[in-house]
Amino acid sequence: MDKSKLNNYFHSLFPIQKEIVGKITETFCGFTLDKNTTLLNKDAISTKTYFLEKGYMRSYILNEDNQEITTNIYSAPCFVNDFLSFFKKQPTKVIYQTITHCSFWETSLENVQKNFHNIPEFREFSRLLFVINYSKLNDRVIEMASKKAETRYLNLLKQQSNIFQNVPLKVIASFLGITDSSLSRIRKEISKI
Amino acid sequence: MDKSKLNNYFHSLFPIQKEIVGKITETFCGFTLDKNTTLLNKDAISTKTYFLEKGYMRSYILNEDNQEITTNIYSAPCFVNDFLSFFKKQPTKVIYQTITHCSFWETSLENVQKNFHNIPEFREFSRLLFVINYSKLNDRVIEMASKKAETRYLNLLKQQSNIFQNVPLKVIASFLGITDSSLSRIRKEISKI
DNA sequence: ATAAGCACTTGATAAATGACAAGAAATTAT
DNA sequence: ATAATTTCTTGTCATTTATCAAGTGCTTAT
Repeated sequence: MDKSKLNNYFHSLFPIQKEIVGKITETFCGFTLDKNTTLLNKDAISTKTYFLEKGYMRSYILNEDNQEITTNIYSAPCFVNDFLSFFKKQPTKVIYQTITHCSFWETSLENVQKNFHNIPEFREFSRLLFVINYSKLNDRVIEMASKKAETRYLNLLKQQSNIFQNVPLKVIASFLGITDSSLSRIRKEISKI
Repeated sequence: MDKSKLNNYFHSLFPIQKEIVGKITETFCGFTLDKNTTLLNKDAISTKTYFLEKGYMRSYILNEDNQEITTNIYSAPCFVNDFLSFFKKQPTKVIYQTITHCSFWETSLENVQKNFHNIPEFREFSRLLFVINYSKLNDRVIEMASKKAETRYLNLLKQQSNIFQNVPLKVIASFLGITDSSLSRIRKEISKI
Protein backbone atom coordinates (compact mmCIF):
# COMPACT_ATOMS: atom_id res chain seq x y z
CA MET A 1 0.00 0.00 0.00
CA ASP A 2 2.67 2.52 -0.95
CA LYS A 3 0.80 5.61 -2.07
CA SER A 4 3.91 7.74 -2.50
CA LYS A 5 3.56 8.08 -6.28
CA LEU A 6 -0.09 9.02 -5.95
CA ASN A 7 0.66 11.49 -3.21
CA ASN A 8 3.60 12.99 -5.05
CA TYR A 9 1.42 13.68 -8.04
CA PHE A 10 -0.57 16.15 -5.94
CA HIS A 11 2.59 17.84 -4.74
CA SER A 12 3.94 18.05 -8.27
CA LEU A 13 0.94 20.06 -9.48
CA PHE A 14 0.74 22.71 -6.81
CA PRO A 15 1.80 23.47 -3.24
CA ILE A 16 -0.29 21.45 -0.83
CA GLN A 17 0.28 20.16 2.71
CA LYS A 18 1.28 16.55 3.21
CA GLU A 19 -1.52 15.91 5.71
CA ILE A 20 -4.16 17.17 3.32
CA VAL A 21 -2.91 14.97 0.52
CA GLY A 22 -2.98 12.07 2.94
CA LYS A 23 -6.60 12.81 3.74
CA ILE A 24 -7.50 13.01 0.05
CA THR A 25 -5.81 9.78 -0.96
CA GLU A 26 -6.97 7.85 2.10
CA THR A 27 -9.90 6.32 0.23
CA PHE A 28 -7.94 5.31 -2.88
CA CYS A 29 -7.61 1.54 -3.45
CA GLY A 30 -4.85 -0.02 -5.50
CA PHE A 31 -5.04 -2.71 -8.18
CA THR A 32 -3.21 -3.87 -11.26
CA LEU A 33 -4.20 -4.99 -14.75
CA ASP A 34 -2.43 -7.12 -17.31
CA LYS A 35 -1.59 -5.73 -20.73
CA ASN A 36 -4.41 -5.42 -23.29
CA THR A 37 -7.06 -5.50 -20.59
CA THR A 38 -10.18 -3.33 -20.61
CA LEU A 39 -10.46 -0.99 -17.66
CA LEU A 40 -13.74 0.56 -18.69
CA ASN A 41 -15.89 -0.57 -21.57
CA LYS A 42 -17.97 1.42 -24.03
CA ASP A 43 -21.52 2.12 -22.83
CA ALA A 44 -20.58 1.45 -19.21
CA ILE A 45 -20.99 4.20 -16.65
CA SER A 46 -17.71 5.14 -15.05
CA THR A 47 -18.06 4.93 -11.28
CA LYS A 48 -14.41 5.51 -10.49
CA THR A 49 -11.65 7.98 -10.97
CA TYR A 50 -8.37 6.25 -11.74
CA PHE A 51 -4.83 7.25 -11.07
CA LEU A 52 -2.45 5.44 -13.41
CA GLU A 53 0.62 4.83 -11.28
CA LYS A 54 2.64 2.74 -13.69
CA GLY A 55 2.25 1.67 -17.31
CA TYR A 56 0.64 2.83 -20.52
CA MET A 57 -2.97 2.79 -21.57
CA ARG A 58 -5.25 4.32 -24.12
CA SER A 59 -8.86 5.11 -24.90
CA TYR A 60 -10.35 4.30 -28.29
CA ILE A 61 -13.55 4.07 -30.27
CA LEU A 62 -14.60 1.79 -33.09
CA ASN A 63 -15.75 3.67 -36.17
CA GLU A 64 -18.38 2.57 -38.73
CA ASP A 65 -15.82 0.32 -40.44
CA ASN A 66 -14.91 -1.27 -37.09
CA GLN A 67 -11.52 0.39 -37.15
CA GLU A 68 -10.02 1.43 -33.82
CA ILE A 69 -9.50 5.17 -33.44
CA THR A 70 -7.24 5.92 -30.47
CA THR A 71 -8.61 8.99 -28.77
CA ASN A 72 -6.05 9.31 -26.01
CA ILE A 73 -2.80 7.80 -24.82
CA TYR A 74 -2.04 7.82 -21.11
CA SER A 75 1.42 7.41 -19.66
CA ALA A 76 1.91 7.19 -15.90
CA PRO A 77 1.75 9.08 -13.67
CA CYS A 78 -1.58 10.66 -14.51
CA PHE A 79 -5.25 10.60 -13.71
CA VAL A 80 -7.52 8.69 -16.06
CA ASN A 81 -11.07 9.87 -15.84
CA ASP A 82 -13.95 9.85 -18.27
CA PHE A 83 -15.25 13.18 -17.06
CA LEU A 84 -18.57 13.04 -18.84
CA SER A 85 -19.38 9.52 -17.73
CA PHE A 86 -18.07 9.90 -14.20
CA PHE A 87 -19.60 13.25 -13.29
CA LYS A 88 -22.79 13.07 -15.34
CA LYS A 89 -23.30 9.33 -14.89
CA GLN A 90 -23.62 8.81 -18.62
CA PRO A 91 -22.43 5.81 -20.65
CA THR A 92 -18.88 6.18 -21.94
CA LYS A 93 -18.41 6.53 -25.66
CA VAL A 94 -14.91 5.12 -25.58
CA ILE A 95 -13.10 2.01 -24.41
CA TYR A 96 -10.29 2.36 -21.88
CA GLN A 97 -7.68 -0.35 -22.22
CA THR A 98 -4.21 -1.05 -20.88
CA ILE A 99 -1.35 -1.27 -23.36
CA THR A 100 1.27 -2.54 -20.92
CA HIS A 101 0.87 -4.06 -17.48
CA CYS A 102 -0.52 -1.23 -15.35
CA SER A 103 -1.00 -0.35 -11.70
CA PHE A 104 -3.80 1.93 -10.57
CA TRP A 105 -5.33 3.67 -7.63
CA GLU A 106 -9.08 4.20 -7.76
CA THR A 107 -11.70 6.02 -5.76
CA SER A 108 -15.47 6.44 -6.05
CA LEU A 109 -17.58 9.44 -7.03
CA GLU A 110 -18.89 9.51 -3.47
CA ASN A 111 -15.39 10.05 -2.13
CA VAL A 112 -14.56 12.60 -4.78
CA GLN A 113 -17.71 14.51 -3.87
CA LYS A 114 -16.88 14.45 -0.18
CA ASN A 115 -13.40 15.76 -0.83
CA PHE A 116 -14.59 18.28 -3.37
CA HIS A 117 -17.00 19.87 -0.97
CA ASN A 118 -15.01 19.46 2.26
CA ILE A 119 -11.39 20.07 1.28
CA PRO A 120 -10.74 23.44 -0.38
CA GLU A 121 -7.33 22.28 -1.58
CA PHE A 122 -8.89 19.32 -3.35
CA ARG A 123 -11.28 21.64 -5.15
CA GLU A 124 -8.37 23.67 -6.36
CA PHE A 125 -6.55 20.53 -7.40
CA SER A 126 -9.58 19.20 -9.28
CA ARG A 127 -10.02 22.42 -11.14
CA LEU A 128 -6.35 22.61 -11.97
CA LEU A 129 -6.51 19.10 -13.37
CA PHE A 130 -9.41 20.16 -15.55
CA VAL A 131 -7.60 23.26 -16.70
CA ILE A 132 -4.50 21.30 -17.61
CA ASN A 133 -6.42 18.59 -19.41
CA TYR A 134 -8.58 21.07 -21.26
CA SER A 135 -5.61 23.09 -22.31
CA LYS A 136 -3.72 20.04 -23.61
CA LEU A 137 -6.73 18.93 -25.57
CA ASN A 138 -7.13 22.41 -26.96
CA ASP A 139 -3.54 22.44 -28.17
CA ARG A 140 -4.17 19.12 -29.84
CA VAL A 141 -7.23 20.42 -31.71
CA ILE A 142 -5.30 23.42 -32.92
CA GLU A 143 -2.50 21.18 -34.10
CA MET A 144 -4.95 18.88 -35.87
CA ALA A 145 -6.57 21.82 -37.61
CA SER A 146 -3.42 23.59 -38.65
CA LYS A 147 -0.42 21.25 -38.93
CA LYS A 148 0.30 18.43 -41.27
CA ALA A 149 0.87 14.88 -40.10
CA GLU A 150 4.65 15.06 -40.19
CA THR A 151 4.67 18.10 -37.89
CA ARG A 152 2.24 16.50 -35.48
CA TYR A 153 4.42 13.40 -35.39
CA LEU A 154 7.56 15.39 -34.68
CA ASN A 155 5.84 17.35 -31.92
CA LEU A 156 4.62 14.18 -30.26
CA LEU A 157 8.06 12.67 -30.53
CA LYS A 158 9.54 15.74 -28.86
CA GLN A 159 6.92 15.99 -26.13
CA GLN A 160 6.28 12.35 -25.32
CA SER A 161 9.12 10.33 -26.74
CA ASN A 162 8.60 7.70 -24.03
CA ILE A 163 5.40 6.47 -25.62
CA PHE A 164 7.29 5.46 -28.75
CA GLN A 165 9.10 2.82 -26.73
CA ASN A 166 5.92 1.45 -25.20
CA VAL A 167 2.97 1.98 -27.49
CA PRO A 168 2.51 0.25 -30.88
CA LEU A 169 3.02 2.56 -33.84
CA LYS A 170 -0.42 1.80 -35.23
CA VAL A 171 -1.95 3.11 -32.01
CA ILE A 172 0.17 6.25 -32.19
CA ALA A 173 -0.79 6.65 -35.85
CA SER A 174 -4.50 6.67 -35.16
CA PHE A 175 -3.92 9.02 -32.22
CA LEU A 176 -2.23 11.36 -34.68
CA GLY A 177 -5.19 11.00 -37.01
CA ILE A 178 -3.36 9.14 -39.77
CA THR A 179 -3.07 5.55 -40.98
CA ASP A 180 -0.26 3.30 -39.88
CA SER A 181 1.16 3.17 -43.40
CA SER A 182 1.31 6.96 -43.55
CA LEU A 183 3.12 7.07 -40.22
CA SER A 184 5.54 4.46 -41.46
CA ARG A 185 6.28 6.56 -44.53
CA ILE A 186 6.69 9.72 -42.46
CA ARG A 187 9.19 7.97 -40.22
CA LYS A 188 11.08 6.66 -43.23
CA GLU A 189 11.19 10.11 -44.75
CA ILE A 190 12.50 11.66 -41.55
CA SER A 191 15.13 8.97 -40.96
CA LYS A 192 16.61 9.79 -44.38
CA ILE A 193 17.61 13.27 -43.31
CA MET B 1 -29.23 45.52 -15.71
CA ASP B 2 -31.45 42.64 -16.78
CA LYS B 3 -29.55 39.52 -15.81
CA SER B 4 -32.32 37.13 -16.77
CA LYS B 5 -30.38 35.52 -19.63
CA LEU B 6 -27.33 35.07 -17.44
CA ASN B 7 -29.42 33.67 -14.63
CA ASN B 8 -31.37 31.37 -16.92
CA TYR B 9 -28.17 29.87 -18.19
CA PHE B 10 -27.51 28.46 -14.73
CA HIS B 11 -31.01 27.04 -14.52
CA SER B 12 -30.69 25.49 -17.98
CA LEU B 13 -27.66 23.46 -16.95
CA PHE B 14 -28.86 21.90 -13.72
CA PRO B 15 -31.43 22.36 -10.97
CA ILE B 16 -30.45 25.27 -8.74
CA GLN B 17 -32.38 27.67 -6.52
CA LYS B 18 -33.19 31.13 -7.80
CA GLU B 19 -31.72 32.83 -4.73
CA ILE B 20 -28.41 31.03 -5.12
CA VAL B 21 -28.12 32.01 -8.77
CA GLY B 22 -28.89 35.57 -7.73
CA LYS B 23 -26.06 35.45 -5.22
CA ILE B 24 -23.66 34.06 -7.82
CA THR B 25 -24.44 36.58 -10.53
CA GLU B 26 -24.59 39.54 -8.15
CA THR B 27 -21.03 40.56 -8.96
CA PHE B 28 -21.33 40.26 -12.76
CA CYS B 29 -21.09 43.55 -14.68
CA GLY B 30 -22.52 44.06 -18.13
CA PHE B 31 -20.94 45.66 -21.19
CA THR B 32 -21.14 45.51 -24.96
CA LEU B 33 -18.62 45.42 -27.80
CA ASP B 34 -18.93 46.35 -31.46
CA LYS B 35 -18.29 43.78 -34.15
CA ASN B 36 -14.69 42.85 -34.93
CA THR B 37 -13.46 44.08 -31.58
CA THR B 38 -10.84 42.33 -29.48
CA LEU B 39 -12.07 41.19 -26.09
CA LEU B 40 -8.81 39.65 -24.98
CA ASN B 41 -5.54 39.90 -26.81
CA LYS B 42 -2.76 37.34 -27.25
CA ASP B 43 -0.17 37.41 -24.46
CA ALA B 44 -2.54 39.22 -22.11
CA ILE B 45 -3.52 37.57 -18.84
CA SER B 46 -7.24 37.00 -18.62
CA THR B 47 -8.55 38.53 -15.40
CA LYS B 48 -12.23 37.97 -16.15
CA THR B 49 -14.70 35.25 -16.91
CA TYR B 50 -17.14 36.33 -19.58
CA PHE B 51 -20.69 35.34 -20.23
CA LEU B 52 -21.66 36.01 -23.82
CA GLU B 53 -25.28 37.06 -23.61
CA LYS B 54 -25.85 38.00 -27.22
CA GLY B 55 -23.84 37.78 -30.43
CA TYR B 56 -21.09 35.69 -31.98
CA MET B 57 -17.40 35.67 -31.28
CA ARG B 58 -14.34 33.53 -31.87
CA SER B 59 -10.85 32.83 -30.67
CA TYR B 60 -7.98 32.53 -33.10
CA ILE B 61 -4.23 32.32 -33.44
CA LEU B 62 -1.85 33.55 -36.10
CA ASN B 63 0.37 30.82 -37.50
CA GLU B 64 3.92 31.16 -38.87
CA ASP B 65 2.56 32.46 -42.18
CA ASN B 66 0.42 35.03 -40.36
CA GLN B 67 -2.73 33.18 -41.29
CA GLU B 68 -5.60 33.25 -38.84
CA ILE B 69 -6.55 29.84 -37.44
CA THR B 70 -9.92 30.00 -35.71
CA THR B 71 -9.70 27.83 -32.62
CA ASN B 72 -13.23 28.28 -31.34
CA ILE B 73 -16.53 29.85 -32.31
CA TYR B 74 -18.84 31.07 -29.55
CA SER B 75 -22.55 31.66 -30.00
CA ALA B 76 -24.60 33.14 -27.18
CA PRO B 77 -25.62 32.16 -24.62
CA CYS B 78 -22.38 30.68 -23.29
CA PHE B 79 -19.44 31.33 -21.06
CA VAL B 80 -16.22 32.47 -22.69
CA ASN B 81 -13.24 31.74 -20.54
CA ASP B 82 -9.60 31.16 -21.30
CA PHE B 83 -9.24 28.58 -18.56
CA LEU B 84 -5.48 28.36 -18.63
CA SER B 85 -4.95 32.10 -18.59
CA PHE B 86 -7.69 32.87 -16.11
CA PHE B 87 -6.99 30.19 -13.52
CA LYS B 88 -3.23 29.90 -13.88
CA LYS B 89 -2.64 33.59 -14.59
CA GLN B 90 -0.70 32.82 -17.72
CA PRO B 91 -0.61 34.81 -20.97
CA THR B 92 -3.27 33.70 -23.47
CA LYS B 93 -2.08 32.04 -26.63
CA VAL B 94 -5.15 33.09 -28.60
CA ILE B 95 -7.01 36.26 -29.50
CA TYR B 96 -10.66 36.58 -28.51
CA GLN B 97 -12.63 38.77 -30.85
CA THR B 98 -16.25 39.58 -31.52
CA ILE B 99 -17.73 38.70 -34.90
CA THR B 100 -21.03 40.51 -34.46
CA HIS B 101 -22.05 43.18 -31.96
CA CYS B 102 -21.96 41.39 -28.60
CA SER B 103 -23.21 41.89 -25.07
CA PHE B 104 -21.39 40.38 -22.10
CA TRP B 105 -21.45 39.91 -18.38
CA GLU B 106 -18.09 39.69 -16.69
CA THR B 107 -16.75 38.91 -13.25
CA SER B 108 -13.31 38.72 -11.69
CA LEU B 109 -11.23 35.76 -10.53
CA GLU B 110 -11.61 37.05 -6.98
CA ASN B 111 -15.39 36.71 -7.21
CA VAL B 112 -15.18 33.33 -8.89
CA GLN B 113 -12.92 32.14 -6.10
CA LYS B 114 -15.27 33.43 -3.41
CA ASN B 115 -18.22 31.69 -5.02
CA PHE B 116 -16.25 28.54 -5.73
CA HIS B 117 -15.28 28.10 -2.12
CA ASN B 118 -18.44 29.44 -0.46
CA ILE B 119 -21.29 28.23 -2.64
CA PRO B 120 -21.44 24.44 -3.13
CA GLU B 121 -23.86 24.82 -6.02
CA PHE B 122 -21.45 27.10 -7.83
CA ARG B 123 -18.71 24.51 -7.46
CA GLU B 124 -20.97 21.93 -9.05
CA PHE B 125 -21.87 24.36 -11.78
CA SER B 126 -18.24 25.20 -12.48
CA ARG B 127 -17.29 21.59 -12.71
CA LEU B 128 -20.22 20.81 -14.95
CA LEU B 129 -19.19 23.61 -17.25
CA PHE B 130 -15.71 22.11 -17.42
CA VAL B 131 -17.10 18.66 -18.08
CA ILE B 132 -19.31 19.91 -20.89
CA ASN B 133 -16.57 21.97 -22.47
CA TYR B 134 -14.03 19.20 -22.20
CA SER B 135 -16.39 16.70 -23.66
CA LYS B 136 -17.27 18.91 -26.63
CA LEU B 137 -13.62 19.53 -27.31
CA ASN B 138 -12.94 15.82 -27.08
CA ASP B 139 -15.62 15.07 -29.64
CA ARG B 140 -14.05 17.64 -31.89
CA VAL B 141 -10.61 16.04 -31.66
CA ILE B 142 -12.06 12.64 -32.46
CA GLU B 143 -13.86 14.09 -35.44
CA MET B 144 -10.71 15.83 -36.64
CA ALA B 145 -8.74 12.61 -36.36
CA SER B 146 -11.26 10.33 -37.98
CA LYS B 147 -13.66 12.15 -40.31
CA LYS B 148 -13.04 13.89 -43.58
CA ALA B 149 -13.76 17.58 -44.08
CA GLU B 150 -17.14 17.05 -45.73
CA THR B 151 -18.42 15.03 -42.76
CA ARG B 152 -17.13 17.59 -40.27
CA TYR B 153 -18.87 20.32 -42.24
CA LEU B 154 -22.17 18.45 -42.32
CA ASN B 155 -22.00 17.74 -38.58
CA LEU B 156 -21.34 21.37 -37.79
CA LEU B 157 -24.20 22.41 -40.04
CA LYS B 158 -26.50 20.01 -38.23
CA GLN B 159 -25.35 20.94 -34.74
CA GLN B 160 -24.83 24.68 -35.08
CA SER B 161 -26.59 25.81 -38.20
CA ASN B 162 -27.08 29.26 -36.66
CA ILE B 163 -23.41 30.12 -37.00
CA PHE B 164 -23.65 29.82 -40.79
CA GLN B 165 -25.93 32.83 -40.81
CA ASN B 166 -23.65 34.90 -38.64
CA VAL B 167 -20.05 33.84 -39.05
CA PRO B 168 -18.00 34.31 -42.26
CA LEU B 169 -17.36 31.06 -44.12
CA LYS B 170 -13.61 31.59 -44.05
CA VAL B 171 -13.76 31.61 -40.26
CA ILE B 172 -15.84 28.45 -40.23
CA ALA B 173 -13.42 26.86 -42.72
CA SER B 174 -10.41 27.41 -40.52
CA PHE B 175 -12.40 26.21 -37.49
CA LEU B 176 -13.04 23.01 -39.46
CA GLY B 177 -9.34 22.78 -40.25
CA ILE B 178 -9.63 23.40 -43.98
CA THR B 179 -9.05 26.29 -46.39
CA ASP B 180 -11.88 28.55 -47.45
CA SER B 181 -11.63 27.33 -51.04
CA SER B 182 -11.98 23.72 -49.91
CA LEU B 183 -15.07 24.63 -47.90
CA SER B 184 -16.50 26.44 -50.89
CA ARG B 185 -16.01 23.33 -53.03
CA ILE B 186 -17.52 21.06 -50.38
CA ARG B 187 -20.60 23.27 -50.21
CA LYS B 188 -20.88 23.28 -53.98
CA GLU B 189 -20.60 19.51 -54.10
CA ILE B 190 -23.31 19.09 -51.46
CA SER B 191 -25.71 21.58 -53.05
CA LYS B 192 -25.62 19.50 -56.24
CA ILE B 193 -27.25 16.54 -54.54
C1' DA C 1 10.21 -25.36 -31.60
C1' DT C 2 6.75 -24.28 -34.66
C1' DA C 3 2.80 -22.23 -36.22
C1' DA C 4 -0.30 -18.45 -35.98
C1' DG C 5 -1.15 -13.96 -35.50
C1' DC C 6 0.24 -9.14 -35.13
C1' DA C 7 2.91 -5.10 -36.26
C1' DC C 8 5.33 -2.81 -39.48
C1' DT C 9 6.92 -1.61 -44.10
C1' DT C 10 6.57 -0.82 -48.89
C1' DG C 11 4.61 -0.33 -53.63
C1' DA C 12 1.10 1.29 -56.79
C1' DT C 13 -2.70 4.06 -57.28
C1' DA C 14 -6.61 7.00 -55.82
C1' DA C 15 -8.83 10.44 -53.14
C1' DA C 16 -8.77 14.54 -50.33
C1' DT C 17 -7.13 18.85 -49.59
C1' DG C 18 -3.96 22.81 -50.33
C1' DA C 19 -1.72 26.73 -52.92
C1' DC C 20 -2.14 30.36 -55.84
C1' DA C 21 -4.42 33.37 -58.84
C1' DA C 22 -8.29 35.58 -60.96
C1' DG C 23 -12.84 37.05 -60.97
C1' DA C 24 -17.65 37.66 -58.98
C1' DA C 25 -20.43 39.03 -55.26
C1' DA C 26 -21.26 41.20 -51.11
C1' DT C 27 -20.21 44.46 -47.61
C1' DT C 28 -18.30 48.70 -45.84
C1' DA C 29 -16.47 53.28 -46.07
C1' DT C 30 -16.44 57.80 -48.07
C1' DA D 1 -23.89 56.39 -55.01
C1' DT D 2 -19.48 55.08 -55.82
C1' DA D 3 -15.23 53.36 -54.63
C1' DA D 4 -12.67 50.40 -51.74
C1' DT D 5 -12.35 46.38 -49.30
C1' DT D 6 -13.48 41.95 -48.01
C1' DT D 7 -15.60 37.50 -48.81
C1' DC D 8 -16.59 33.85 -51.63
C1' DT D 9 -16.10 31.04 -55.74
C1' DT D 10 -13.68 28.73 -59.28
C1' DG D 11 -9.83 27.01 -62.24
C1' DT D 12 -5.38 24.70 -62.54
C1' DC D 13 -2.01 22.13 -60.55
C1' DA D 14 0.71 20.34 -56.48
C1' DT D 15 0.93 18.05 -52.16
C1' DT D 16 -0.66 15.25 -48.60
C1' DT D 17 -2.80 11.35 -47.07
C1' DA D 18 -5.67 7.12 -47.82
C1' DT D 19 -6.56 2.59 -49.76
C1' DC D 20 -5.44 -1.91 -50.83
C1' DA D 21 -2.43 -5.58 -51.19
C1' DA D 22 1.72 -8.06 -50.54
C1' DG D 23 5.71 -9.15 -48.00
C1' DT D 24 8.82 -9.16 -43.85
C1' DG D 25 9.88 -9.62 -39.29
C1' DC D 26 8.54 -9.96 -34.51
C1' DT D 27 5.74 -11.84 -30.65
C1' DT D 28 2.78 -15.12 -28.53
C1' DA D 29 0.58 -19.44 -27.73
C1' DT D 30 0.72 -24.24 -27.78
